[in-house]
Amino acid sequence: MKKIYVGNLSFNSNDDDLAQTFAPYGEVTSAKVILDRETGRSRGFGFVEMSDDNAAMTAIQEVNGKEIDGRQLNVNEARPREPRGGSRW
DNA sequence: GTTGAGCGTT
Repeated sequence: MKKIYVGNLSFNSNDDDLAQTFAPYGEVTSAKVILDRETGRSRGFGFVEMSDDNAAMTAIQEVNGKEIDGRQLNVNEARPREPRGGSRW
Protein backbone atom coordinates (compact mmCIF):
# COMPACT_ATOMS: atom_id res chain seq x y z
CA MET A 1 0.00 0.00 0.00
CA LYS A 2 1.32 3.39 -1.02
CA LYS A 3 0.22 6.80 0.11
CA ILE A 4 0.32 9.56 -2.45
CA TYR A 5 0.20 13.32 -2.06
CA VAL A 6 -1.45 15.27 -4.83
CA GLY A 7 -0.89 19.00 -4.80
CA ASN A 8 -1.88 21.91 -6.99
CA LEU A 9 -5.35 20.48 -7.46
CA SER A 10 -8.08 22.46 -9.09
CA PHE A 11 -10.52 23.79 -6.55
CA ASN A 12 -13.15 22.06 -8.61
CA SER A 13 -11.75 18.64 -7.81
CA ASN A 14 -13.31 16.42 -5.20
CA ASP A 15 -12.63 12.99 -3.70
CA ASP A 16 -14.21 11.14 -6.58
CA ASP A 17 -12.38 13.14 -9.21
CA LEU A 18 -9.15 12.27 -7.47
CA ALA A 19 -10.03 8.58 -7.41
CA GLN A 20 -10.91 8.66 -11.09
CA THR A 21 -7.60 10.31 -11.92
CA PHE A 22 -5.66 7.43 -10.38
CA ALA A 23 -8.01 4.57 -11.14
CA PRO A 24 -6.45 3.73 -14.56
CA TYR A 25 -3.09 2.92 -12.96
CA GLY A 26 -4.21 0.52 -10.26
CA GLU A 27 -6.60 -0.13 -7.43
CA VAL A 28 -7.34 3.06 -5.56
CA THR A 29 -8.19 2.10 -2.01
CA SER A 30 -8.65 5.64 -0.77
CA ALA A 31 -8.82 9.09 -2.29
CA LYS A 32 -9.49 12.32 -0.48
CA VAL A 33 -9.30 15.99 -1.37
CA ILE A 34 -8.50 18.01 1.70
CA LEU A 35 -11.09 20.58 2.52
CA ASP A 36 -10.57 23.62 4.68
CA ARG A 37 -12.03 22.68 8.02
CA GLU A 38 -13.38 26.19 8.57
CA THR A 39 -14.71 27.03 5.14
CA GLY A 40 -15.41 23.56 3.76
CA ARG A 41 -13.70 24.50 0.52
CA SER A 42 -10.83 22.76 -1.21
CA ARG A 43 -7.35 23.48 0.06
CA GLY A 44 -5.95 22.57 -3.30
CA PHE A 45 -4.38 19.24 -2.42
CA GLY A 46 -5.32 15.74 -1.48
CA PHE A 47 -4.23 12.18 -0.78
CA VAL A 48 -4.62 8.89 -2.58
CA GLU A 49 -3.83 5.40 -1.37
CA MET A 50 -3.27 2.51 -3.71
CA SER A 51 -3.04 -1.17 -2.79
CA ASP A 52 -0.20 -1.90 -5.21
CA ASP A 53 3.06 -0.10 -4.51
CA ASN A 54 4.49 -0.25 -8.00
CA ALA A 55 1.17 0.75 -9.51
CA ALA A 56 1.19 3.70 -7.14
CA MET A 57 4.69 4.69 -8.14
CA THR A 58 3.77 4.43 -11.79
CA ALA A 59 0.71 6.54 -11.12
CA ILE A 60 2.87 9.14 -9.38
CA GLN A 61 5.09 9.40 -12.44
CA GLU A 62 2.20 9.43 -14.87
CA VAL A 63 -0.10 11.81 -13.05
CA ASN A 64 2.59 14.20 -11.86
CA GLY A 65 2.60 17.20 -14.16
CA LYS A 66 -0.77 16.27 -15.60
CA GLU A 67 -2.68 19.38 -16.47
CA ILE A 68 -6.14 19.63 -15.00
CA ASP A 69 -8.25 22.72 -15.27
CA GLY A 70 -5.18 24.65 -16.36
CA ARG A 71 -3.04 23.50 -13.43
CA GLN A 72 -0.30 20.92 -13.40
CA LEU A 73 -0.64 18.41 -10.62
CA ASN A 74 2.22 17.95 -8.22
CA VAL A 75 2.25 14.30 -7.25
CA ASN A 76 4.65 12.44 -4.99
CA GLU A 77 4.77 10.00 -2.12
CA ALA A 78 3.08 11.55 0.87
CA ARG A 79 4.99 12.34 4.00
CA PRO A 80 3.64 11.03 7.29
CA ARG A 81 0.90 13.01 8.88
CA GLU A 82 1.74 14.54 12.22
CA PRO A 83 0.31 12.55 15.09
CA ARG A 84 -3.03 13.67 16.28
CA GLY A 85 -3.63 14.77 19.81
CA GLY A 86 -3.69 17.99 21.68
CA SER A 87 -0.94 19.49 23.76
CA ARG A 88 -1.31 16.81 26.41
CA TRP A 89 -2.53 13.24 26.32
C1' DG B 1 -4.22 28.14 -3.40
C1' DT B 2 0.90 22.63 -1.54
C1' DT B 3 1.38 17.35 3.15
C1' DG B 4 -4.98 15.37 6.07
C1' DA B 5 -8.87 15.46 11.46
C1' DG B 6 -10.75 16.40 16.35
C1' DC B 7 -11.80 16.70 21.53
C1' DG B 8 -11.16 20.18 24.65
C1' DT B 9 -7.33 21.79 28.35
C1' DT B 10 -2.21 23.51 29.68
